[in-house]
Amino acid sequence: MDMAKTYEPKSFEDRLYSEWEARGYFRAEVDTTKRPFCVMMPPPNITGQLHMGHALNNTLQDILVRFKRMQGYSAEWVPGTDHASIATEVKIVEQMKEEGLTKDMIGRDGFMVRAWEWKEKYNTRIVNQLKKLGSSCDWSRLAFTMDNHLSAAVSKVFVNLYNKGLIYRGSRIINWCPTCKTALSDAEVEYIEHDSNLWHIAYPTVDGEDRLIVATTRPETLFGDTAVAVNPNDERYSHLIGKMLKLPLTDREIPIVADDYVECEFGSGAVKITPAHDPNDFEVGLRHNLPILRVMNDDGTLNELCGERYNTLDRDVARKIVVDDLKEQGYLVKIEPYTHNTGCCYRCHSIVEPIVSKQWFVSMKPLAEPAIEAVKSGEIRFVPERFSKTYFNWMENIKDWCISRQLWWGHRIPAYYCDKCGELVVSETTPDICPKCAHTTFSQDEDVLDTWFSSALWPFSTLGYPDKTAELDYWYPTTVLVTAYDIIFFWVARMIFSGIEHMGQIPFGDVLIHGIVRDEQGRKMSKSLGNGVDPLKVIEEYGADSLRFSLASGIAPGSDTRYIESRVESCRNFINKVWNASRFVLMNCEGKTLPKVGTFELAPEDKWITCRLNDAIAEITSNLEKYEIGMAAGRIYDFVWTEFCDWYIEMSKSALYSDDEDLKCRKASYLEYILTQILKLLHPFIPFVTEEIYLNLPNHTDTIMNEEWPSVNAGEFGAEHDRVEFLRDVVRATRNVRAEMNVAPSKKLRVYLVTDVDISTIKPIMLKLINAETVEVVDKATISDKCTTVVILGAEIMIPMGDLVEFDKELIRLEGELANVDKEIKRCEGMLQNERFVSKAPEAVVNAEREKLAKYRETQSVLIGKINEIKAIM
RNA sequence: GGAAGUUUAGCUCAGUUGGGAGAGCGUCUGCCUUACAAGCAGAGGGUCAUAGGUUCGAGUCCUAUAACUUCCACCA
Repeated sequence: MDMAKTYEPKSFEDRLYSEWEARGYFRAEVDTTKRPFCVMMPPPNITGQLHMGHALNNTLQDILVRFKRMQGYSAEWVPGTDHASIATEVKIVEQMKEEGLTKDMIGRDGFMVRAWEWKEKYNTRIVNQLKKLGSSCDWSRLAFTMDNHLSAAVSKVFVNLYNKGLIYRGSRIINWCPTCKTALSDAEVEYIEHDSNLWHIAYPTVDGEDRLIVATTRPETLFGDTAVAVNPNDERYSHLIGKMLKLPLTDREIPIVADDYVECEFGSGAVKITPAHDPNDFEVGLRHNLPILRVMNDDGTLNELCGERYNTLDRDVARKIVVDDLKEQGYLVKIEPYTHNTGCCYRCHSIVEPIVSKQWFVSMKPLAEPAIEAVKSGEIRFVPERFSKTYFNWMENIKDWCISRQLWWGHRIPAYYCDKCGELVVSETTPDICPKCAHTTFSQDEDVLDTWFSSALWPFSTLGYPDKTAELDYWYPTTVLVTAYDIIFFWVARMIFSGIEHMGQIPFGDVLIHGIVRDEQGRKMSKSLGNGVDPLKVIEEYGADSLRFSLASGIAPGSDTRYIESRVESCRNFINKVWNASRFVLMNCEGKTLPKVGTFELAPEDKWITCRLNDAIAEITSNLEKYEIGMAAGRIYDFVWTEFCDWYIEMSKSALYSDDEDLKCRKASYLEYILTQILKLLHPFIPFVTEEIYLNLPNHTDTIMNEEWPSVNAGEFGAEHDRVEFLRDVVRATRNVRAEMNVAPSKKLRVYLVTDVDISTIKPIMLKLINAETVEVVDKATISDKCTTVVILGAEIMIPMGDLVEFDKELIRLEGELANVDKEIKRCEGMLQNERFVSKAPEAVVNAEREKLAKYRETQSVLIGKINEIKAIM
């Protein structure tokens, strides 16, 4: 045996992973003799490195995959990474900035070269991090959203949708990020509260006789105003409807229109209408046929329509100057402090500008309907269920999806414009000839697609779509998707409608939603707070298994968890416990010829641990099936530490340290058997250490990864089980006396038992566990020693006090016990005297209470007798 | 404005169909007992947010309230 005295993960984790990988253990095959199980890894962005959220996500997936693999499924876990169009481009641009470069300076081709270099670097890094974690994914199918065949899937899908009329190009109000200089989808905008003002500005009527005061948060967009709207029922302004106003700071005239959209109570009750720069105003503009004046450039500066004084000013600067000018010219009536939400870019956090722009859109309504139905019908199941509400809420109110991005890194839109007549042709490849003018050269659309357009296809593009592959046939729909709740809209929802639309089938049956990993104080981990914890550093210090176990335990589906270092440490301690228990077992197997389990009679404690093991297997298995991973982890932890280490190993020592060689061999063999089962149960959670130990066990030369998951072997061990439970009660009670009476563990006891239980088979163990000189079953009347007494279910334990204990202390102890018993008796009596409890509660529950009461009364009388006895002596 | 979640030991959290409140960490006591001091044996600590209700019985189910968190919407 060559196991170190303490668990040292660094000495084997990397080595084992390389071996697993080299031997192809992670590779799953299309195998119709096995049941398929398939998980698609949510592809990490190639923007940087993995964080705790990834560690959690991948740990959970790996647990499920390893569990299913051991259950005999052909378990395929497809890994991959996401090109993360905008996020990556932002990073690359930042990096270029440090070198004094801009996108324009190096051009599209030059930029793409850089971007692919970036991809190579970070992709490799991420893959290595996943390996460090122990992820057993099938690297032979590693995918990247911009791989050739995944890109082919994107083009195919785009063309299909276009031909069905579900993709269109048009001028709409979209969210524009002036920093990233691209359009964003609604989902990519986050609303953040900002302190601002409501500026009240007077717009005079053309005749100069009246004025209308408007309230706005965006004075600088005044140049794009094409009307002022009031509520048709607002009597204050009804005489003005239809009149013309002079737009301050300009020489333009704009009409006053009436529209229900305006709320009389808010602000002044009059709204300036800027159709090109506000989604609501855009709608009002359509209703009233107003011109759309775009007064802002793509970089957030005002354009020439604003006049020489304001042209090229940044929107923030322009706001100040406009306000100053309005004030100076007497138009500014009031400044009212006002807090409101402003949309910000989810990548660079600059304020998003609603702008009218020509973009590509996906028509969502027809796609959403079947996607809603799939969840309503239960075909797709969210775990926990409540997230389906989140899903419905979004899907049922969905708007068309803006999918074009003015970026370079991504899938270029497969749309071509005839160089001669400008005719649009949507096609997977460059068209040969213009259908309109027969010209033969085309220019491809400059834009790329929203990054989520390609990840929406992930469950089938990674399995070979658009080709009809055996993999798709076998593994699609996939079994379960494991992801955090923050990308339900971005990703989960879009995979669902994409799968249904393009494959004709849902992409996965179950969606396991987990929370996000927060810091010790419950804050979100973020760059700006600098509170992120690097999983690799944790692995370096505690080992991957410790990190995995700490992430997997104490969690409930859908709820957030905190990363707490002391928790990792306690998991490391647990693994060390497993390590040392294994060392103990191995030590005792050494040099012995172990008889095969099944060929010898089991001792009472063997039968007992077998019962406990069976319970544990049943619970762990069913919890894993239900995705209750935290509960499964807690159960195995408890079984290993409490039942196996604290009790079974301790009980086994009397046999192991006896002189009976056969007995010793049998015990070693059974210990080894139980340990093996334990290692299998632990393996999905802590794969490295279980493998390392497993390979050290006698007769195990092959990986534990592909061993069969333990199953429940029902045994009829009732009587032996009870006997061991009795033993435990005696031991506990005796230890209690020692602790309370301050009797050193090294001091041997003599113990008398008054009981009907046959203790012959458990007596040697009992002696060992309570460190007793003798344990005798006696007739109470024959004892002449002055004893301290403990009453447990089924026995009185009497320990001669001699000079071990002091009488006054013993009296206090006994009185304390009596008080407890009295309390219990009261509780029982209360219940049993309640006639409705007796008549309505299940019989078993009532009987149990009756039995307890009888025992407590017995205990009570023993204690009273004892107390009197001691009082008499004192 | 709409929705969801949380509220259990000093801290972080479990508690799956309603039947005597749990774990880890921390605290206190005693132990280097030949697998493990990353350990062993114990102890202490909770009107399960509040108020009602259903029930023989509620941390668990229902209603209301409060505090906190998150998501969605975005009235300028």
